[in-house]
Amino acid sequence: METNTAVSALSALAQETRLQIFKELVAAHSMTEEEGGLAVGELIKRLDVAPPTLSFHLKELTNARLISPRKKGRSIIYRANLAEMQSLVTFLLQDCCSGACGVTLPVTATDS
Amino acid sequence: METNTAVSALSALAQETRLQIFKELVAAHSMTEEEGGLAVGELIKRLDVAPPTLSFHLKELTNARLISPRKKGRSIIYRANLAEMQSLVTFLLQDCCSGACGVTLPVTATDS
DNA sequence: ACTATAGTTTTAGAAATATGGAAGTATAAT
DNA sequence: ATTATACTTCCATATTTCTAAAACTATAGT
Repeated sequence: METNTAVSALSALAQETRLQIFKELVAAHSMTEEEGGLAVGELIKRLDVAPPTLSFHLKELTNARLISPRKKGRSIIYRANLAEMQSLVTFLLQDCCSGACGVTLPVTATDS
Repeated sequence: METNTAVSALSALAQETRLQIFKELVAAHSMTEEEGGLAVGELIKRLDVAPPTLSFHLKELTNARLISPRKKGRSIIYRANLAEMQSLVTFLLQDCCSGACGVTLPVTATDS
């Protein structure tokens, strides 16, 4: 992962509401592409933010490739992109820990 | 690590110059407390930023506990706090990866 | 004591982010 | 066709973050 990509991912996660969104989506994650994730309406209920605000944050996370949307009826279901998170963690371990963080490096990503 | 602490750490790293600073400090790291790290002047040379700007970013990283200063003559030497980085990575793996990122969890930190 | 060096703090302006009302788009239900 | 639902985009405002010149502090050298 390039430094610029890392900065984008870190920026996306460096905000209370967005980190909460991401955590919710990770909790609701399914390895199967077509399952799991949460609709915007469900996130609004859980996080207590105005629709335009949530929409703004969802866009930020989407731009950072940390989540992705899929349409289902008139809902839009967002799903966590764990592969991107894994890339970020790998970057942090390789570039920002110099092997001194006592963590075993990840295997190659298999899930999008 | 609490969510708020994670947001602080992520915010500190979510900026080009600060991420560079941190990377330099990690590269110059020594496990021995009194060794390693870089003086502000050295960072200025490497990163090409105005002194007040660098000072500002160093303060941000310090507030997030990701680095810490020690005085040496009239220089101030900053050192990476790898334990905090490890905590952040652990948080990301536990709370934001739901065990699906194929990474072995870290052992307990030993270095400050 | 004076001067230079190394860095910080203050301060002010510029730029980027965050928030939410109002209006718009698309699908579903009647 | 009309209405309701689910969400987004547009817009204006508020807040936060970034940058660097100017002024300050502390240590070192002469």
